[in-house]
Amino acid sequence: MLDDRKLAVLRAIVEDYVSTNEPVGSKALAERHNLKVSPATVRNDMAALEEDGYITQPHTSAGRVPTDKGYRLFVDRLSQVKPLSGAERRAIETFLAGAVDLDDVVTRTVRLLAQLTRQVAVVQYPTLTRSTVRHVELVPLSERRVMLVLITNTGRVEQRVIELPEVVEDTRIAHLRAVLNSCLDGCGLSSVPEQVADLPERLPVEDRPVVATILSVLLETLVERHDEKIVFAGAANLAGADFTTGLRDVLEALEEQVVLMRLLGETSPDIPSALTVRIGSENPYLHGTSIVATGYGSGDKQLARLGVLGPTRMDYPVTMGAVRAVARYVSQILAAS
Amino acid sequence: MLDDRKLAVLRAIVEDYVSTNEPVGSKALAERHNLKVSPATVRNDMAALEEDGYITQPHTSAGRVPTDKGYRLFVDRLSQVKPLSGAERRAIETFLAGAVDLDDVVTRTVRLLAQLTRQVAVVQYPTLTRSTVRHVELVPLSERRVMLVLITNTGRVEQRVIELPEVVEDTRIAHLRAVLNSCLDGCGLSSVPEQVADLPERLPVEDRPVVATILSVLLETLVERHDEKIVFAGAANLAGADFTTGLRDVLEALEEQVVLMRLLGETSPDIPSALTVRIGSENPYLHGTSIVATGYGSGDKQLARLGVLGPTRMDYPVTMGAVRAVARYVSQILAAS
DNA sequence: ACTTGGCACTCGGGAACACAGAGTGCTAGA
DNA sequence: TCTAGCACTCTGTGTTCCCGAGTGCCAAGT
Repeated sequence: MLDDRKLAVLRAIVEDYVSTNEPVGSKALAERHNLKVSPATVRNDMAALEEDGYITQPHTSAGRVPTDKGYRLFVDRLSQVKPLSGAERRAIETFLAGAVDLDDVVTRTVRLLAQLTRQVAVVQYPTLTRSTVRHVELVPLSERRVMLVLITNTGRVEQRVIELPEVVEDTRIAHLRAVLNSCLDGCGLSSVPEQVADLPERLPVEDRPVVATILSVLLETLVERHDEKIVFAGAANLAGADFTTGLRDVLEALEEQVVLMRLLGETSPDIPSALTVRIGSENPYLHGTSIVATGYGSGDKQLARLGVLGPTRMDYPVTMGAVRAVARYVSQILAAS
Repeated sequence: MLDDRKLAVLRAIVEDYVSTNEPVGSKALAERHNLKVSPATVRNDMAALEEDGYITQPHTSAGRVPTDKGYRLFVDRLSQVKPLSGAERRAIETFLAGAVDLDDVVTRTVRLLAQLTRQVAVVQYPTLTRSTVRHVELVPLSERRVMLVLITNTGRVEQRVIELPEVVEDTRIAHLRAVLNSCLDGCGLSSVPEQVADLPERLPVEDRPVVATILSVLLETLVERHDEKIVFAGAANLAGADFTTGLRDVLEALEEQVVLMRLLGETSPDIPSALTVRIGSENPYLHGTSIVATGYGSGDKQLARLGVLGPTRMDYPVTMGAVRAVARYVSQILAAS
């Protein structure tokens, strides 16, 4: 059904269409890629490919354009991820190495990825739930207010101001801090609730209201940040491209954390570092766009996801190469810090 | 030269053009606004206004369109800021009141402003330099690493990981923390450098290298964040509007912190809470767009700026009302926390 | 059984053209 | 000083026409 030459034709169509953004005809195809066959033969193959739904023509007597199914086949079987050039790799490395804190790492990563791919880059902040507590700090602000600061092993810092139910002097605060730390230090964020469950009972009665207040804020912080923060960059790259779905819709999706989250998708449980590619209508939330994403994180734990979003007509090999490389480098950086 | 009726005509032209986005002709003008005069008279006035450069026609025999100069006159003399409706005020208040920390305040503010004005909203994070130190925290991470956390009275938290030149046990860290706090608590960020200048000399010799390292990071943090973080929202609102300068340029400017900073401009020293309006070419960095901005901050201190960016053809009274109102509310919130 | 050249057909998009309508400037009169 | 009328000038739209790229199919060639 699909012999080698038909696949070669499909590959050529995808490559040409991606680079020219114009429907590609049989003649130009036979010329540019030296297929050693005549345009007529190519036409026959094209008819077969169209029959099978891999390509389509915008209107009668125009060239062919890949369908989503065609891109899918191209990505799965006809292309291989294109590695970055040495210069690019070095640029990534030095650029990311300059980051001073987690915020900075994420910001730099997203910009880098946008610039590298000339698409919209999307990066999810490392999930709290998979990281562990490195330190809990209680800072007295006034008689009845303290600030809770939670520091994780990924360098993330969360803070909340807490109104206490009663006046608490600093020494008691210091004591509570010590208790909290001995209880939570190094424990995974997801196990924090069980760790602190019986904490009030182990403390003197008079401390319990205060502890209860603090704990409720602490737990709230964990839950709240469970659905994670996501940032994007490179929206300017949308200006040139034309989407089947309106530009407005894309921009709106980018500003909706929830939608973005869905777009990035779940890490595949078996191979978390695998590249996920969603093409056009495969993507349920934003038609006419494609997404290349992957998980990243320090060591073997995948902490979050990053990727790029662009028109269906994108250079998949290059984009996939860039996403994979950036994910690796940022994982390194996170592991080191 | 410019009698009352001519001004009324200009006002009518601006209002009509803003609402219809089409060049406005003499006939429609005389009808819609009851000017009590005939179209012919209006035409004479229009000729005069065009002579003076307040309006222009895209081509012969089309209606008139306000020039930047025309908008300027309109904003300065022909319009008054339109206050928000009661429902809108309440919505703002409840929406902002739900914020849990500074990040959240800023995020909510920028979204709110974007939604309210249907333009791109821009909010600068409150400046560190004008705020004061509320607490300095040193958190031991490992033998030779500590995390420096700086908490300001605006609720902002800055953190940095510090590599120490030698192994330092926790009690020494605790002591240093106490020293730093007694030295810096409540002092303005801009006066931190002088406050800590003689600190090493006042400490035992063996502590000096460690202190020097910590202080250098601390000072670096202050300088680095001096040029402030800026966020925006509502880019989707650009999709409809058409700019004389390309959409791409606008999006690029939005992602460039530095440009954005310049766009928001400086707070006028005398009346920091005054609204700044830059119209079209008055804006040196991004032609064809207008900016309505103002300072905000707790109490009488202006901490930062916020505003919106939109096409020159925008509804200035409404936009100005929204910007002013949001600035007031967010100032209140900051003062309270 | 494929491949190739030839040929008629289709359809999109650009150029040429006409035309209606909105808007103007000007002049003469109230 | 305002108004009414009138001739003029454009843009935008709809129509028509034609070119050319590209196709599908058929018959001949290997």
